[in-house]
Amino acid sequence: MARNSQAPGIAKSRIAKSRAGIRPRSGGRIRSENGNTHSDLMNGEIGLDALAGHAGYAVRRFQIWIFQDFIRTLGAVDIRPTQYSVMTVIGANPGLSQMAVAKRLGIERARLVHLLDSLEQRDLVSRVKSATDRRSHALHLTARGRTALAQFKRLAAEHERHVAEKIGKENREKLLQILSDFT
Amino acid sequence: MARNSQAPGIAKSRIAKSRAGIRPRSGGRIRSENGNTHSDLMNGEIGLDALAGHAGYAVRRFQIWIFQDFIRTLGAVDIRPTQYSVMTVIGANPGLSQMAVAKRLGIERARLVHLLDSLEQRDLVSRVKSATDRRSHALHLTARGRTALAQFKRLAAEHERHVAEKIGKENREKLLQILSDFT
DNA sequence: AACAATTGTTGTCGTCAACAACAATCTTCC
DNA sequence: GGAAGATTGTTGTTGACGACAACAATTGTT
Repeated sequence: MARNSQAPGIAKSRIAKSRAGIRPRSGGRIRSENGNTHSDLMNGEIGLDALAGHAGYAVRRFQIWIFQDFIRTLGAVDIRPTQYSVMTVIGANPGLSQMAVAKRLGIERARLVHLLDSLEQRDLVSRVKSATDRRSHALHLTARGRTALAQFKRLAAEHERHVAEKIGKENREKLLQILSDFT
Repeated sequence: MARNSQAPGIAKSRIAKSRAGIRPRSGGRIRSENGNTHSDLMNGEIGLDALAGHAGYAVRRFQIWIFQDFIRTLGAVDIRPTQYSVMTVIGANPGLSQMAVAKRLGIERARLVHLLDSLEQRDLVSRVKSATDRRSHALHLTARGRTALAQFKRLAAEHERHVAEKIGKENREKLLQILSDFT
């Protein structure tokens, strides 16, 4: 997890929106041949320009932060977000096939193979050959997996509190509401 | 390498497990310690349980969707989100060093090397040796890069409209506001 | 019974974050 | 002035992850 310094504490501060992409190459006050410019660098403000208005950029940065916090918070039990999501869905819906889990979580079924290999080696999940369809496996949590998942959920709830602290309680709920279609 | 047919022994040896208490997934009711009942499975509904309340999961799914739309919308010009962010920042702040760009965008400076190699090969960005600090490079858009970026921005704006259509205009703005600290 | 579709699996490819190590080059401090 | 330390760009490695392609075993469809 690395002593990774928190997200760049940069934060707020308005971005100096400099002329969007329209910059007359000869009209510039942007003397920056080499070395540093005076307008943007000296004061440490680096404008994002159009990037500031793009949801994808903000979401990407947020996702990196949130995953790092999740991984750090669940670091003691060595569980990553995807592993947690797989165990949670299996725990809530015992007997699902790999295909069903993959489809529900938007994971490639090929990728789920490795995820389950890992979880099965740790005796958290078990693949049971289905009697009705011998191609598929019915997925279940082991006894160990069930008690482990309970702990994972407590840690995940702690992580979720970190999120609330970071963006605000109401904002977090608003976010969940806005993105509810994607879950 | 791999766990060929039997390297780890797990993938295949699970067959030997006893199947005492196992039931087909379409069979009877299922444990309901989490409030889920058999009806969840019968009607095809797969519950997410705690996952539904986790911001990270929703954000991950949304980010996948939004990046796919971005890549598709800017597919004709072959520009990916990260490349777009790099060009935008350089365009708005000519003369920045690689370190400065990497720090501003939260990209590893090692990764930025390859990104710039690619953009430089396409004659969109140029590395200019800095006279004041011979270790660093001053980054600039080429003339071609400037006109190209203008087009990229138009396409990115179109992508942004897709986002607004998907989650709603107000929701998109609310989202940008909530996550403004991460940009 | 022949043919198409599904399921799990293996493998490959490309993106991406996180690290480590290195040479060249500042910067600091004695 | 010069040694020690820090910074910048670079190369390389690792591992998680998404997207595909191909395959054997099995099911379903006609």
